[in-house]
Amino acid sequence: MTRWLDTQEQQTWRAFLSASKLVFDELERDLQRDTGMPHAYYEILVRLSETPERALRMSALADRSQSSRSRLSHAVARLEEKGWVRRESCPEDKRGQIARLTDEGFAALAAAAPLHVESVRTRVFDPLTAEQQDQLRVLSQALLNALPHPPPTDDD
Amino acid sequence: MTRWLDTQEQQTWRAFLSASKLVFDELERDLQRDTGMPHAYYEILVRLSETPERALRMSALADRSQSSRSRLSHAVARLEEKGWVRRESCPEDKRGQIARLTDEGFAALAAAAPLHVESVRTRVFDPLTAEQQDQLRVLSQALLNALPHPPPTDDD
DNA sequence: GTGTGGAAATTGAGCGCTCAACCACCTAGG
DNA sequence: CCTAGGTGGTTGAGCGCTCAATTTCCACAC
Repeated sequence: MTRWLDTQEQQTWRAFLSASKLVFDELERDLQRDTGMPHAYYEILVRLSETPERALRMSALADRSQSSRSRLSHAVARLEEKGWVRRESCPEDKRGQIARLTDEGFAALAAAAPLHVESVRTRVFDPLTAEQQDQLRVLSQALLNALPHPPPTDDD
Repeated sequence: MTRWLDTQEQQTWRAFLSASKLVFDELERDLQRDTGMPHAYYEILVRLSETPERALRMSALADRSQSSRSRLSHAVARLEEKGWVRRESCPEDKRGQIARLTDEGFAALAAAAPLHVESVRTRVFDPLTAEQQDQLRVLSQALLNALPHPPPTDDD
């Protein structure tokens, strides 16, 4: 009863799997080399920097950075050691914690961003035609919508 | 001088990033739940099963499963503990090691495959039109060809 | 032979992630 | 009140991966 993949589908799946894996590996390596920061941490700094106060409740930050709460806790602990994020207790909910981007954190992000964007351009956009870029966007959104809990779409 | 992403490009990049990450996370979770095996291990078993002798030199296996040698060493060590793979010394090169899929390993793979394929279908193919599937294949191959060392394309 | 440079594979430390357990606190029902 | 269940967040163990050695062996030069 298994709906096996035919030859064409196998090629599609394999190509997608390899391309994604290798592209993200490259980006991760670039970022690690240039900034000593894994992409997940970069993501966190980006999310914080996008808010007016450069601060977010842990749970909100977890949602926006597509991270589990556990992962975020560990990550923010590391980022705090580096001095890039500070934890503050939340006034209206004593269980809550607020993660705030420090000036050093913002500076680290500002230094990392151009290098990372250049990587993304080289690995993802330059190899694709304008039409393929459109296709990639539409198709990715279709994949997102099919997930159990389709997340809201936004930007980097 | 940074070639920043415009709004459209940011949406594309974000969608691709999220979709890939979330889809692969789902697949990983499905596989882990159904078989107790991470996808990287599944990949190794698949590669071995595809050869006539169900055996490969470590380096060849590393190439085909897009793994570093170090990662493969660790992984095969684990798979050997599970009794799914056996290491043999290589007759014509005393440095070499041959990884051979055991009958238990083949059985584990045979049990895992239908579940995994169903996951892939649900998460990747079902949400896409036939046209989008074609686009995904072509576009993924374009990304692969743009990588430093474009790997040969094949199937799952 | 005897080195010498490189390839095959392994190892161990360090790190990030997952999963399950846990603590602190909020909130609704009685 | 107060207590039962749920939410916010953290913690620790276990695991897989990376990176930089390290070891063993091949292959080629002299």
